[in-house]
Amino acid sequence: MTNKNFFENVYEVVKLIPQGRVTSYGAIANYLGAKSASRMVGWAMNQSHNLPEKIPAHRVVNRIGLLTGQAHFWGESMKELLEKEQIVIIDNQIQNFEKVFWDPNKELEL
DNA sequence: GTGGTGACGACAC
DNA sequence: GGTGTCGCCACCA
Repeated sequence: MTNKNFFENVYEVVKLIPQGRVTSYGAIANYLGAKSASRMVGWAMNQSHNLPEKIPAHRVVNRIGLLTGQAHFWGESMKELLEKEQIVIIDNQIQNFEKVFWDPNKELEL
């Protein structure tokens, strides 16, 4: 998993996020062994739409479950995409964030 | 090659 | 408890 760049790993983890779940930049960064590199995760998401692969970037939010990248999102709205996955969002804030939170450290193990 | 920046997070003050 | 600052790694000018 960590054979590739930090960058590549981000995409792999994001692609593994199950539908109806979300995770945080920090959780992904932490899973990759660089808990402070959460910036890179978000930055990777920025480039994700440029990739041939489909990256469910809308399932990645910041630590508090806030859709910070919504304005940055191309085309669709993160909110709508997440709502289609039965995730409730109020004022860019994911409700029941603890319930829908998907921690790669727990789900995938390291 | 250097510096600045970025969809964040944690700590210090 | 709110604000400020640094760190982290990769990319662009």
